[in-house]
Amino acid sequence: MTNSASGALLSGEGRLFLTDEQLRKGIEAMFFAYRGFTADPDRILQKYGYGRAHHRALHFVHRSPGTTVNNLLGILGVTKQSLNRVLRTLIDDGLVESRIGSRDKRERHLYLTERGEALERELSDAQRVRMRTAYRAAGPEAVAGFRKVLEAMMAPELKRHYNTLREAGHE
Amino acid sequence: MTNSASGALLSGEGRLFLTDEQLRKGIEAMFFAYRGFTADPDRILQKYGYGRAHHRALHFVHRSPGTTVNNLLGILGVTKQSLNRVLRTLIDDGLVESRIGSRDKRERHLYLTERGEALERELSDAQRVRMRTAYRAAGPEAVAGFRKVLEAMMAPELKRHYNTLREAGHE
DNA sequence: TTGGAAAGTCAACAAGGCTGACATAAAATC
DNA sequence: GATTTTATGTCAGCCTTGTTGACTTTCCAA
Repeated sequence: MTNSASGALLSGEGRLFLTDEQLRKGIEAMFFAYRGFTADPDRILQKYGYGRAHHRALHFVHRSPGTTVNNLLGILGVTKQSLNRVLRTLIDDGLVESRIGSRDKRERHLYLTERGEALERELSDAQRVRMRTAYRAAGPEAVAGFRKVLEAMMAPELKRHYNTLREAGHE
Repeated sequence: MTNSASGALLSGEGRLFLTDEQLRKGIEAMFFAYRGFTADPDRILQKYGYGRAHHRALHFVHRSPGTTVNNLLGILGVTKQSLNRVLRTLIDDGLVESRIGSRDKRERHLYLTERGEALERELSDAQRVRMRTAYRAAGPEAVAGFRKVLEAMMAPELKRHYNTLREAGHE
């Protein structure tokens, strides 16, 4: 049997033997890492009186400029009432612009204004610094594994959204 | 340069070149994976009228039986008032037992009752199934990398708590 | 012995989820 | 052309889970 760094064992048939303890440790790693993952943006958001929900909206509008409200609902997995509240404050504050669709006038297409882009950049800069530091500390093979496990952990419905977003390396 | 599965490049000096797009993809992977990670427990909790906060309390009391409220506060990173509310319902519902400390009577030592253990098991079983499936799909090297990146992403304060919990493979 | 620190509780508030009901406009269908 | 469906927005009200502030009890140390 092969012994990997995580304590997992690989049998002759290539099947992983995972004890409950190893899995619990992974669960706890997700919990604590997610806290680190959101800590920096949370601090910045507080300065402006926004919350995590505003960050998510800014992130995905930046990522898919011109996206519709309905598409955003699918990505974020919240109700339209919940999203609307967040979007309303961002629009009223001049961070997001909502344009009526030209083809289908029922739709609203969402864009970040210059100020919206600025805040998004401030937030994602902080988050990328943390991510880059972690990636460098862990090394390239670890990064590939990290992504692989996370992708396997996604619900198929959500994975579709994840894959649809612009691929790494295009920008 | 070496090209890894995540698109990251390794220079001659062993330093990672990471584009903003690669980092963004990692950020989004964390977001979508965390949703999958919490989906199953959330569904179960709803049956019993509990929320994610109850799950976290159950998890860490199970993990460290006899822990004090203060220790739990440090792990969970919430205010004592917030934790108290959750703990109160769990105690009133007979899932958690709170014993006054014998040495220091201000302290409360927390234990799961039989019913508490049962719910904790139901929740963690579901979460471990998801985790095990993801691990098996990704393979052992990926699992090691996953853990490595997550650990590098934790805030040092939290990492201390993470490391203090019983190590993998002891049980 | 007294003052401060620590643990826990109560009250009140805010963010951000949720459901349900309803309005409007546009598109699609019959 | 009339009807139905779709996309969006809004109002009202609820729940969970965070927050701060004020207070009690207990312990410990100066």
